[in-house]
Amino acid sequence: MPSKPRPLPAASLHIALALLDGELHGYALMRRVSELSDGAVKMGAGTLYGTLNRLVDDGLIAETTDRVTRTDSERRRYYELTPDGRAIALDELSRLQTLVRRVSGRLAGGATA
Amino acid sequence: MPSKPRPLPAASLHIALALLDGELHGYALMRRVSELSDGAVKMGAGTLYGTLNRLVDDGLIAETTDRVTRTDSERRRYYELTPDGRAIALDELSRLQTLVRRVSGRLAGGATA
DNA sequence: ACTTGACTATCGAAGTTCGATATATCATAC
DNA sequence: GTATGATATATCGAACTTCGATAGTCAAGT
Repeated sequence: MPSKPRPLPAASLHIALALLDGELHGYALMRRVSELSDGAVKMGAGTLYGTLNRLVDDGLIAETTDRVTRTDSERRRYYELTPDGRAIALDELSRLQTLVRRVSGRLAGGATA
Repeated sequence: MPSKPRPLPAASLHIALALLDGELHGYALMRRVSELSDGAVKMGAGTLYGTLNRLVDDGLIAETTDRVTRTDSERRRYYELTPDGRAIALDELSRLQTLVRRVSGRLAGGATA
């Protein structure tokens, strides 16, 4: 498993955040990422599947194998965060939280670092 | 002034957010971006100056010309958001706010969309 | 039958980021 | 006085990421 750049590139970040909620298959991921930003972020298929493979290689996500619970189409491939991936996703989330808080703080107050 | 991709690429986004607070010169920008994320985001010189030029070309930022107020070194080049740039930066900020709120909401609650 | 949307996948082009390199000024310490 | 390290801008090529088109399968609706 190759390098894990941090901060994650945009697509990886969005996928990781979307998966914090639970496993999803590629296409659903694409939709949820879009949903989470009210349609502002639109990930194309190329980005989606390419990024998914990269994240698997890097050990941040893994394809789930518990087909048992599923009444689904066979085609779908579900992914979930690995423990590593989850830790990184949470890290990124708090980084974004801090960033947003600080920037909007400066806008409103003027002082608050 | 060429295309304005939205969502902004990472470097552009960070620069735009950092400038919401007021004008800054390149090097200071580099430091502030780093500060805002407690050192997690480190923009290299190549990214910084390249992105700065792109943002000027795209009309999101402009070099300030009011040298009057400055007691500064001549070398520094200050940049500020244009009205367009400001609008976009604020948009991106609220997009991030929404994203963070939704993702952490799901983590805590379970229901809240 | 046919069309539409769900779904995964790949490829090349376009765009972005990185890291090294270059250059020059300034402050501090030795 | 001169070495050192931070400030400051700038560029280049390589590496990486994203985009958009293309392709193909399957299920459901009409």
